[in-house]
Amino acid sequence: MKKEKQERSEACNHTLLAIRDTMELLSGKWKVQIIGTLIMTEKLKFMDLKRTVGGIGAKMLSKELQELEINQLVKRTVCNTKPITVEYEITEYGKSLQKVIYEIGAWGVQHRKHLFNSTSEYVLLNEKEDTTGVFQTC
Amino acid sequence: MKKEKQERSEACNHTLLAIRDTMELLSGKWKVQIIGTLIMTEKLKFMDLKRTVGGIGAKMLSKELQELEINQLVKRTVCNTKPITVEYEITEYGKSLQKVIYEIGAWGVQHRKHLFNSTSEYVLLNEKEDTTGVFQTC
DNA sequence: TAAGTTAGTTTCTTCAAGGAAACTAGTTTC
DNA sequence: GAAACTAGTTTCCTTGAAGAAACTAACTTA
Repeated sequence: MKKEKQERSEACNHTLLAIRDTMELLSGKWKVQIIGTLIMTEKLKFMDLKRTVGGIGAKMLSKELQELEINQLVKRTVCNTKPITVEYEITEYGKSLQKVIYEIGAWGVQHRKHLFNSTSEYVLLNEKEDTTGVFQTC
Repeated sequence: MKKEKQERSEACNHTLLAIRDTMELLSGKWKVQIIGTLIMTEKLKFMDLKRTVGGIGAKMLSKELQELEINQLVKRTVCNTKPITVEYEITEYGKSLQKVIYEIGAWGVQHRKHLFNSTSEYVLLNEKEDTTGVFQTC
């Protein structure tokens, strides 16, 4: 009776590991927002990206972008302009995260609705009202 | 020319906020794994859940479950058994995260393949080999 | 009666995530 | 020539996430 419990499905364990992998990559305050922004916009300069994400500091943004670049999710291009600019864009591989990020955004949108419909008092969301539009191109 | 940049789509900002909300709820080492486990199994006792998730300590599990319960994603039921047991299960609302978690798991599975196909050396995954099965019931 | 089960809580500790502000360095505009 | 833009880096600091181990408390089995 003890053995049975331990053997609970291999596929299950594998899925748990896969979830662990993904969350290791995406966890934290900023990565998903950055990737989401880049998927929505394609090509942003450092400062524009900083402004679009909103609230993130230069150090953080720089650090997160380096990690995303190492993981082949984001491509960095230095432009030969007057004051030097750097463009960031999502890679083809990075686009494979589109569905994940879409679902995350969609759930967030419905979650707001859920909270405002039910007797919500205990949970705080990140300022600003309700929306319907999910994941349109900017 | 400066104004234009600021006005980059309202819908875009809303989506970013929605992403922020969701990630605030799901970020961290354990929550997605816990929810994923409960979606796959329906009803687990505290210790079984601890064993299934694997690696999590009692304190963490207890704390995370409380947060998930407060957010109406998980239901806690105390059973009137000999040594008292407590059952945890996903709520109907919690099931609304199924797609999100599925995509996270699916991406993780393909990400392993991606790394083992490409010249991977720099990234470490959480032990154990590749899989195909994603999100089967246990 | 000692050890093992159940479900946690408590304490103590460490490491990393993240933020603020100052700074580099080159160009451009007022 | 001062101020403001570009893209960062560096330093210094705080807080929180997470883990380890011990503990409660009631019941069970050898």
